[in-house]
Amino acid sequence: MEANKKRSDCPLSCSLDVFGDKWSLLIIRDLMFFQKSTYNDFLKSAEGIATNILASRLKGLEENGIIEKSVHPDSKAKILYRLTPKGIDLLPIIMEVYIWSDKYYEMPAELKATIKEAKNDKDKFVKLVTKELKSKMTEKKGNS
Amino acid sequence: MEANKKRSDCPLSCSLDVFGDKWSLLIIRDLMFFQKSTYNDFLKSAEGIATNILASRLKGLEENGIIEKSVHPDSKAKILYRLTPKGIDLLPIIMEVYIWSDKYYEMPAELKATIKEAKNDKDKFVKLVTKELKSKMTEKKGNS
DNA sequence: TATATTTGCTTGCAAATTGCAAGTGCAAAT
DNA sequence: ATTTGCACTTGCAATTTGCAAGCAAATATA
Repeated sequence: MEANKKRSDCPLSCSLDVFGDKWSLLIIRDLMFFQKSTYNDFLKSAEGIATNILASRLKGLEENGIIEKSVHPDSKAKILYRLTPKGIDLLPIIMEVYIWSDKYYEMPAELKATIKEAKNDKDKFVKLVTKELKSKMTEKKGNS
Repeated sequence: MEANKKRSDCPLSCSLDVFGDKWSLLIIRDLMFFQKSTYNDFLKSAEGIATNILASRLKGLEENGIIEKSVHPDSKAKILYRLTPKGIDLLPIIMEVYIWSDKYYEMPAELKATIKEAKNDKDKFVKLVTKELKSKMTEKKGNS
């Protein structure tokens, strides 16, 4: 749980030091596509992340500027996690993973239309979703 | 070291079960961009992968159809690893990681031109590199 | 032809990380 | 006043990682 000494100067290697594990991108996925934004939201995801691992990943993602905490509009007991611009910019990567996956594995029915849309015009899809995410970002401000 | 039970039906989660770790994509990077193709080539990479981890990752990538072994033209003692079409199709993902990285971190000078080329016309870049990789694929055939 | 070296691993073991269950402290609802 | 919800932390066992050494087959060298 300390500062990350990077393994090499390779940008890919450095990026994997940030999100190269089995859980980080799933948290980001939940923030991007499934309107999840609290600790318990992430805990409830289908993959079943352990609570200590979730805490450690959230900490890492925050330290790396991918997500940030803010006060929840509903209650002081809740913490609202959200993507930073740097986190939102991971969208093209995640989109390409979905597209790759669509080519080689089976796709849940509910996702087919979205993937098709993304494949059809990647740039358009990225711009649209980015815009939505950025607008959500500025809805309410407040750092914890 | 057994069959992978997937954590959920999510394509992203399934993809991370295949290459969601700190090492797999680095091996793929070496195959894609740095003309590395043998066990010792991968061992020598800057990040310093441990030999047992390398063996385990190569096995996993092969089981998942990302890479395949073939006989090395130079010697029977050598094994030539190479990307399958499924592995080559990971290029857009890796490219987007590089592009993201370029935006938020520092880029080694030798990579700047390539990234610029990729950013300038992603489709063109993917098609060009894919073509190169596929042509290299069919140079010599031979399963081990 | 005998010996040394290269190549692609495997094995053993300590250290780190993960996963599971239970607990804690504060806020809010009853 | 008490219970419930939320965001974690803690303890511990199981798994994975990292390091060093070893090993068999193929090749290079003397």
